[in-house]
Amino acid sequence: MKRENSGFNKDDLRLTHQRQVILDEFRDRGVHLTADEVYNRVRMKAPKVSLGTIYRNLEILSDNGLLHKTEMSGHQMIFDGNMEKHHHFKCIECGEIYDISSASVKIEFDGIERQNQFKISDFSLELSGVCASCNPNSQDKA
Amino acid sequence: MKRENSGFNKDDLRLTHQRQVILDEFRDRGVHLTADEVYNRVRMKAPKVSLGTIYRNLEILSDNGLLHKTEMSGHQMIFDGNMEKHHHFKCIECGEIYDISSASVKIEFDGIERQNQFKISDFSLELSGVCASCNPNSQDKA
DNA sequence: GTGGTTGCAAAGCCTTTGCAGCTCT
DNA sequence: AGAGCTGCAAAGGCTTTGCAACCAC
Repeated sequence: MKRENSGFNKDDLRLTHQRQVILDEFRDRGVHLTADEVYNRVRMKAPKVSLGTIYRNLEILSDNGLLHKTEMSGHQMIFDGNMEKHHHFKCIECGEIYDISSASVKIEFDGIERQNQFKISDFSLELSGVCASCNPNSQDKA
Repeated sequence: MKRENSGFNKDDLRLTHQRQVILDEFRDRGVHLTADEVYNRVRMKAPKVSLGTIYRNLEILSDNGLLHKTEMSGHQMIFDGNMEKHHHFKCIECGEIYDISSASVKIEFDGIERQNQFKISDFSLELSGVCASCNPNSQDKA
């Protein structure tokens, strides 16, 4: 007897009002939020929510595959609702974070495994530069 | 009138005893240390040093190109003395951090720039897996 | 009913900072 | 001499946690 809505189907994981509101904020997959940003947004719909609850839930929800948690250098932890493997690009002008699908990055490190006898099982990539909106040479996107 | 030793040649940057001791800890380029690890090591040679001084100097020394500062996910800041562009590999078994020269990684993201009209100016890569010492299938390195 | 969850507040961890005295040049 | 640096201690930013009341199932 499991629930269907929003992928909430873990045993012993309750769909509380606070969690529903939190998940709602990540419905748009392009959104990247810090814990305190989530807190401020959730407070509009659930004024009595506490920061502790936000932190606990962001943790629990990412542990259960409903949110994605990342550390970006020089930042607080950020969360997003894009559950596909992806990387992040951060615009050094506006600070906006964009998702980069894993598929669009070609990376080779066979040499490293052979040379060092490492067994590489994962990697994370953080890109930075100027986004289209901030790039004066860009034709579109005001 | 500039000094030659250890690359200490910035104007208005003094080679204090504390800084010498700190830099000594990074003479071995393979070493990666957190601020408190540096603190504990430096205290052996300069018992009265304070953590604040360690933090201040690690910051100053990396600003001046004498040390390299990196953030690794799930970690405190780490520092190393390898000033060539490099990435890090972290062993998920023993926690050891290894340098990966930038040259040994082939990465392509032209597609990303074209598709999104991003101008990528930098990137950092963090690898993880099992190192030779922890890999039972590895022939050498006990 | 009851075990997971919440709000509150305190604590924790890492890092930064203000300040008066000290030191390198 | 004087700008830069140090030790000390306090504070700051982000995150975690203990606890009693509460709520979803």
